[in-house]
Amino acid sequence: MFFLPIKRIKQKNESMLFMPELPEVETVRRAMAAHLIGRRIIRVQTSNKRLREPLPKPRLKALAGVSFTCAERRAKFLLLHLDDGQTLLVHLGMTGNLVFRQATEKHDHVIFELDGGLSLVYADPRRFGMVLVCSAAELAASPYLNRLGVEPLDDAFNLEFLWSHCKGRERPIKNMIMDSHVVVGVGNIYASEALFNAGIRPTVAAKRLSKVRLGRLVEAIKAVLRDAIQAGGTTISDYLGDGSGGRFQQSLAVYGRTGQGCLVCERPVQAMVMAGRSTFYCSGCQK
DNA sequence: AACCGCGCCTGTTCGC
DNA sequence: TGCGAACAGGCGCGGT
Repeated sequence: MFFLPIKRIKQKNESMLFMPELPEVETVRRAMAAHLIGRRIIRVQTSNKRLREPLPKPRLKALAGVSFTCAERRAKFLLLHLDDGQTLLVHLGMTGNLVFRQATEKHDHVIFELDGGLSLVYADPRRFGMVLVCSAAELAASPYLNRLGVEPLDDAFNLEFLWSHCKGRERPIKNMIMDSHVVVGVGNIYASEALFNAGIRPTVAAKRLSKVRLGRLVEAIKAVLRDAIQAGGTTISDYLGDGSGGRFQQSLAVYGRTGQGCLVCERPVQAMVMAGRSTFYCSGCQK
C-alpha cells in the first residue's frame, strides 16, 4: 500500500490544499504504469454521488475480469487502457486522487478491487473530476480530448507556435497560456510561476510580447513543469520504500505569497484577479 | 471571432 | 461562539 504524492499548497493559514496539475497527473500516470498494469479487476464498487459527469455504474461494474494494459496521459486526463479494448478516462479535477489502499474513506467514489488483494480507489471530495468508461470509438470521438491544444513538453509547443497564437491577440498572456485549446496542462499555479520566471507581467496583452520574451516564456513553462515532474518522480520511489507517504512540495516563488517579499528583489508580491482566478506577480521583476 | 464570466462542488477560514 | 460568506480551481458552456 502506498500514497500518491499530490502537491500540497500552503495557504496563508498554513493549511494545505490538494491541487493536481499536469506534473501531479503525470506522477500518478507513472505510478499506475508501475503498479496497475497487468492487474485484473475482481470487482468494482461505486458511490451514488455525481462527479463532473455521472459515474457509468453498470459499465464500471461490468469491468470485473478485465485487466489494465497501459497507462497514458493526455493533458490532465489519464487514459487507463483495458484488455477488453475499453479505456478508463479519468480526470482528477481539483481534489481527485487515484490511490492504492484498503480502508474506505468518506469521499471514495470508485473502488477497483484487484487481484492480489490490492484496491485502487478514486477519491474526490469536491467532485470536479470524472471517471468514464470509453470504447475505442468513444475515446476517439471524445469531446474532452478532441479540442485540446498541444502538450507543453512536446516539441510542438515552441516559440513559433506560441507566437502564432499571440499575434494580434489582445487577451492577457496569462489567459492565453491557461487556455487549454492552445496549450494544455498550465493551471493557475504554474501560470503565475512560469510568468514570474520569464519576467513577464500576467496582464500584458499577448500581442505586445516580443519573440525574445515569448521564447523565455516557453522555456519557463517547460522548466517549471519538468522540475515538478522530476520532484514527483523522486517521491514515488521514496514512499514505495518506507510507506511513509512522502509528499511532493513545490517551492513557489509568487503563488499564494501575497505581501511577502519577492525571492529576487524583496518587493512585496502583488495579488489580483484575472479571468476569475487569483493571480500573483512581482511588480519589480515582471514587466 | 475572440474571449470573458459563470457554475459546478466541499472543506477551510474569515468576518461580523 | 456560531453562522454565513468567501475562497480555492479545471473546464465546458453561454453570453457579449
